[in-house]
Amino acid sequence: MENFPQSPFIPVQSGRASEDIALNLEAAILDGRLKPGERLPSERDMQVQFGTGRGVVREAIKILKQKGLLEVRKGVKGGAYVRQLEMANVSESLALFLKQHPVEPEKLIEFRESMDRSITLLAIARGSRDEKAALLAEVLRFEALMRGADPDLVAAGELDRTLNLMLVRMARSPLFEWVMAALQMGFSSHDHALYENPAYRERVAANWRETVQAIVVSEPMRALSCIGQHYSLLRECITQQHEPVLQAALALNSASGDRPEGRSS
Amino acid sequence: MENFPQSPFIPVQSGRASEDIALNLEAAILDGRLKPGERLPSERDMQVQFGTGRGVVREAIKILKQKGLLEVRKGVKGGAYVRQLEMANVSESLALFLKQHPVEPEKLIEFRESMDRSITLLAIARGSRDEKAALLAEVLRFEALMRGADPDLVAAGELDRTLNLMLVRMARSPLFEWVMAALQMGFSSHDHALYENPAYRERVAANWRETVQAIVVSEPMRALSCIGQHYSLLRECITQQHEPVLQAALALNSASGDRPEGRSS
DNA sequence: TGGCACTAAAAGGTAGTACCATTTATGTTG
DNA sequence: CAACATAAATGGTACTACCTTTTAGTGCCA
Repeated sequence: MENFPQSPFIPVQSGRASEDIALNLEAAILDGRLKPGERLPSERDMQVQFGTGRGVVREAIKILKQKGLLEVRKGVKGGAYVRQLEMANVSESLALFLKQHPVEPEKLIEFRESMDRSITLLAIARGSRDEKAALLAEVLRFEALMRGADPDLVAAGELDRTLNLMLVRMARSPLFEWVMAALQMGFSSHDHALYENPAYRERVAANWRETVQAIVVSEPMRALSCIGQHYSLLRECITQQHEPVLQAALALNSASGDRPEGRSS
Repeated sequence: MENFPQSPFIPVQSGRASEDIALNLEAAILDGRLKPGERLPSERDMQVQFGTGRGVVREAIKILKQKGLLEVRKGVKGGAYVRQLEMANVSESLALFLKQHPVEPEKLIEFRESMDRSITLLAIARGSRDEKAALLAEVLRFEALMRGADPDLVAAGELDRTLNLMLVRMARSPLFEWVMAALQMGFSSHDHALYENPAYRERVAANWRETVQAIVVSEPMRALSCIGQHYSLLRECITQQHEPVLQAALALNSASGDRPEGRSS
């Protein structure tokens, strides 16, 4: 755990005027002195307000723009506008991290399965009747699509994501929603594999339908069972893809032990 | 869901030389053409290599520095060095987001409880005997500390985080580890409340010990039961803190319905 | 009067230069 | 040999000039 130092000392000195200004503005935004939609002074104005060169101001703005806190427009009426942060900013950050720290598919799957179970239970308990009906309608469309001879895989992926989204929305938990959104890219590659393979397509679609049906009639145990099946299929498909080497690994998977694993950081 | 556009079109034109260069360098880093620890050319060199002004190069570097991909040092042998991304970067990004999008304590608790259950099951299955012994030793220290008349709350928080860290490490799942780390700051405030209140201190410590004991002897059901107790205590403590208003809200909590909730976006 | 074209002004974007500050290596001197 | 001084590389800052984009006028012409 990176042990956030809470910044007891401000890093002081060094070259940082731009970071300083950035933090300054960031603070102003976070405690509401600058509200979303508001416009900051022009670079040339800030340049004099901060008593500094324009380049420094520009760098500060670039930093906050990168963080997703500012949006910059050119022309008259242009300038830096305060923005609401979007989950996409966090997702992007995480995606970058995951590119440098690849995760074994099995780890991804087991994490997602855990999330999925909780989400499903919440969705059953909290989803409205309308939402459940809509979910069912969507999954039927999905199944129909997958039954076709040569299904549109792009549309399939789209629909699959929509289904997941509807489900997580029904759970009424922004945290689950955000975490799922943030990890989406990590998932999609595997899911794609699942739909590319004709041997799995229909089974997965049917499984989705069964899951949703269980949700609609509020049978949590049956829903969980379906989810187990889903991830069982996914594991099977993934390991088939990745040559026998990984299959052996999977077989050994239950024989746990003291394996110390590579740590991050 | 922000529906990551996969950037099918590069945003083309507009003012972007710096973003361009930044993306350029980022790509080079991500596909390994630039490895962590390596040094980029000096700003003045890149200025000519990219056929642009130095300010643009500096802005690009600032962007990547903000992303956590670069580290910049001054002086001879200074320059921009490629860095391994750390989870702290993602956590920071998420923390920022959470400041703009506060989450109800109950949502945080229910998410954490879900994670905790999975982590515990994994830890029981995968933790080594040594790890379990170490965990037990630590939790005994913790309980001893909490039994004291005037326990050091800072140390307590520290120990609590250590325990959680040890537990999640035993789960052998970087994803769980990262998500817990990323949400740590969100947790800590509530946990602190739990330890500040003398009425809960000892009970929570005892509950921690029971949980660990269940883990050590590999009794998952008992461990889960303990976890339920833990979060039950936490909920009780939080709602007591937040005046009767929230208590009423909690009481209503099980009566679900069609409440459409504020979306993020 | 309505619409279209041109212009002006306000912003951000880029280029370039000069100089400051920091860090490291190297050389010089007691 | 060690302490100190100096030089060189490199990021940090300031300033200035000019380009490009965007918006708002402004005025001409049909």
